[in-house]
Amino acid sequence: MRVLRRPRRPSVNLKWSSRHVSPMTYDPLQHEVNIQERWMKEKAFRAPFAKEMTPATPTFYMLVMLPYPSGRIHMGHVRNYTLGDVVARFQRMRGKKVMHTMGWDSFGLPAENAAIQHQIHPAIWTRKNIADMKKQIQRLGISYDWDRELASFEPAYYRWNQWFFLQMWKRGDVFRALRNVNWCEALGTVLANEQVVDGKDERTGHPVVQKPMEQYFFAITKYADELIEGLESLDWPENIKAMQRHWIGRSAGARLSFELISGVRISVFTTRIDTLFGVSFLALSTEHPVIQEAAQSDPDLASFCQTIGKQSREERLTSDVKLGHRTRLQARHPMTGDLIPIFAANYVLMDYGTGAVMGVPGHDERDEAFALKYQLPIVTVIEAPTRWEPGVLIHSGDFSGMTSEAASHALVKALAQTADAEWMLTFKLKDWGLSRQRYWGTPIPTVHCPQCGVVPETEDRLPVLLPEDIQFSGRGASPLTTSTTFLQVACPECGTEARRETDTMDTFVDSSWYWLRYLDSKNTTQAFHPDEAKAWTPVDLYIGGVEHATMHLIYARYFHKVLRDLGMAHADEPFQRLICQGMVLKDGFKMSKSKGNIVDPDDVIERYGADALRLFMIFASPIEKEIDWTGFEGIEGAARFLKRVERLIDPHTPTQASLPLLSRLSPEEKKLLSKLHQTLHRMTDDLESRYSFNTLVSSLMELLNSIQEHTFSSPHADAVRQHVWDIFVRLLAPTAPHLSEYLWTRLGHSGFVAHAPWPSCIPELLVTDEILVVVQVNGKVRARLTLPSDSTDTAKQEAALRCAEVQPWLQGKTLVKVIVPPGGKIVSVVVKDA
RNA sequence: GCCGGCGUGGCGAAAUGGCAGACGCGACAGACUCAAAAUCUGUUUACCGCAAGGUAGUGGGGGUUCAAGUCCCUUCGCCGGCACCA
Repeated sequence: MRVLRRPRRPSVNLKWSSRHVSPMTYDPLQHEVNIQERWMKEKAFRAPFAKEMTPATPTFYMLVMLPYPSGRIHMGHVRNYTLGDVVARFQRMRGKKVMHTMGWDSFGLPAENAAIQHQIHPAIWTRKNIADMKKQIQRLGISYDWDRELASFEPAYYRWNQWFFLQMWKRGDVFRALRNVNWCEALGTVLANEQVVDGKDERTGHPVVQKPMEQYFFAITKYADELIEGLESLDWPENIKAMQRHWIGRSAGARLSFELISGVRISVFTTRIDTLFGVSFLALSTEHPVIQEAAQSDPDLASFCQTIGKQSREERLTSDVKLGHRTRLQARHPMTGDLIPIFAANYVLMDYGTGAVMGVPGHDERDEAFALKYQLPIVTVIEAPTRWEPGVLIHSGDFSGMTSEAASHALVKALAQTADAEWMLTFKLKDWGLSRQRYWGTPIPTVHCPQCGVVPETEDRLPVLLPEDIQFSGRGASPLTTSTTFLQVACPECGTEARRETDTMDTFVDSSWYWLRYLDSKNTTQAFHPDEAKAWTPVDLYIGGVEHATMHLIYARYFHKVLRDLGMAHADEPFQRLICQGMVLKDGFKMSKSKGNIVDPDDVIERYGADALRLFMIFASPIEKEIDWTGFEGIEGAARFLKRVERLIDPHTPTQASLPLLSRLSPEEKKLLSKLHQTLHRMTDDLESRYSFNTLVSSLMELLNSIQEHTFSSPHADAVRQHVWDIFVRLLAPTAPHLSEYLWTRLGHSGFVAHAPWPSCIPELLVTDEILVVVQVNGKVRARLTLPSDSTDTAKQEAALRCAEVQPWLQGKTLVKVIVPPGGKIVSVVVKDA
């Protein structure tokens, strides 16, 4: 079906007093392209720089998550960018300076895979994809300031990643440490988590093992506490905050140490120090230094550690079999002095807490399972409704009879000297492993000097550029090691011949500050000018996919705090308000190439135009819910609505005549104008504070229905009609901007509707002459009365009790009370049997 | 297992404690048409009733309130996140 292409003139059957019938001229496809060109040419959406504004200039920063340039946009992008655009256009019409722009998260694996498969350079592949996607996005008519566009793979961008790295190095926020990577022996290469399926390389099927490697880290855990606390002040969906809290995983407890017979102390972390008298073993991670050392002289233990070490993280996490190995070591209980066996166990993680736990089988399920398996004593030391809760201590020496809470404090105090006991916070959040053994990313700006060790580059030698002479084979060490020009470098400190670092940065670094670069994307001397950050940040509204709830949104918050501490960003948090949109599905499934269920936005635009697609996307479902793309029925409805708008306005001849005094309007006219201004009021609220977009569209549809029902017949009908359409078109403009521009001109205005002021509400019109009062008797609606809007509550009560519909329900009953709640739209009558 | 969210017509949904189902899709009927498309008009939660109207109804059960889809308790189902976190 071609809804909007070459439509024929409908048989005119409008209640509308049409004075002329012109052939329909609006062709969305043609018009959309034309108006987009004009917006572009006249830089209609240019955002100003800080120096062009005063501190009093109202601004709005509308940010959407920047896409990875895969080559084609999908419906999720359409939804995301349309939502952002509706807000951006609205805020612009409200008179604010709006920052709204687009960029490309353009480093990462897919480009490198393309290079391996098709022997095409990642830069060429990426540039083409950006060009293709940009064209598609532009067809949607999103009001971006394209002059601020950026791409993270450009040296002009990533040199600042390197610069930040150096600043963080200076501050001690960067460190090197060993961490396991997915190592594929057959390929001789490191693989990303998503490349590993069932412990094998997803492409070749070669086995993958865990192997420790020296890597760079950002010390994000330094900010763990602030990252949790900061969530309080944010206007974010509760579920996202909960996900972040859980991800950061703050846990309050105590640390204490157990002394081995040899004198070595083992530190454990526990949230239940009150169960100390129930300890019957210590369990240590196989990677724990004490275990590693013991394994030197204990071949059985060594082989146990090896078996566990071979397991992938996945295997280790999914098997709930508790494996342990009893060592020859024993520790002394810090209170009782009893000897306690020490186990190496697979369920204890080296990277959480201290890598060692005290086993209390009486009050911990895991410890219990372990104790049953290895026949260890199970002692009850707490009396409580269930064994897993705090309660009152028993069998605990001097501490018996104390509550768990009191005992915990007492124990920490008592053991402070003898067992190093202290309160301690532990986090699940790990330091941010930065290194990727990849080509297509920001080179880490360090060199390995035989004299000085690992040395940071100097700022004046930035950027460290990615070399071009690279072999992409998919095997062997990082591609950067194959460059002849890249590796050799003079040590920045001593000048001796050194070797460049060949690891590149995680692409999350790129997306951790891009919204600041947008503000000053052409700056060649700074990442961005602090004045710009001051003028525009924090971001007023950030919209993106829920899949970024933890990683990106935690890294970005962390980075922002670091920039704040570097004196570059002034706010504590980068994104004041966040909305996570739901996915766009097809028949209940995520659209994907492999399922062959992709709906291409271009096809839809070809058939219905961008406005219809935009309108449908907004209307179909609340923003945070999933949309199932069931077919084209929904979008045909959207196209039909736009066509109806166009057709209803078409016969109108523009007039300069102003709206007559409200007192001279007919009741019908007043009713229509009330509806108009009520809709305006409601839509403003939807756009400004409720961020309820689907209802925005239904309000407009309702309004159009009212307009269509109205007979414009009074002497000043033209002026009324002009007033109505002038407002209507502006209300439509954020959602269907192309058609609105056409209609705005059609209504006799010059300039873009995108720049027209959002209409102001006439308060007198928000109240109607008559209001509907609902009468309830014992909670059931029994009558609907139309009363003058200035009726007093008493008058309403009287009218309610008197009216014929209500009378029968009062017969033979005793009136208990009558309530008119604030707002006066309801009279609630309570009666009881006489 | 833990945490979070959601359950409303045939479907997408609305309802900021105050008329449940706005708005749209689909379906059905009618007008226009030689016909179709498009457009316009009307009907569309269930049950009872010729009708006026009545009764029930927002996953199930209970509660608070003059009033509950909305708040509280409980239970079932679905979705999402995390998952040996000491």
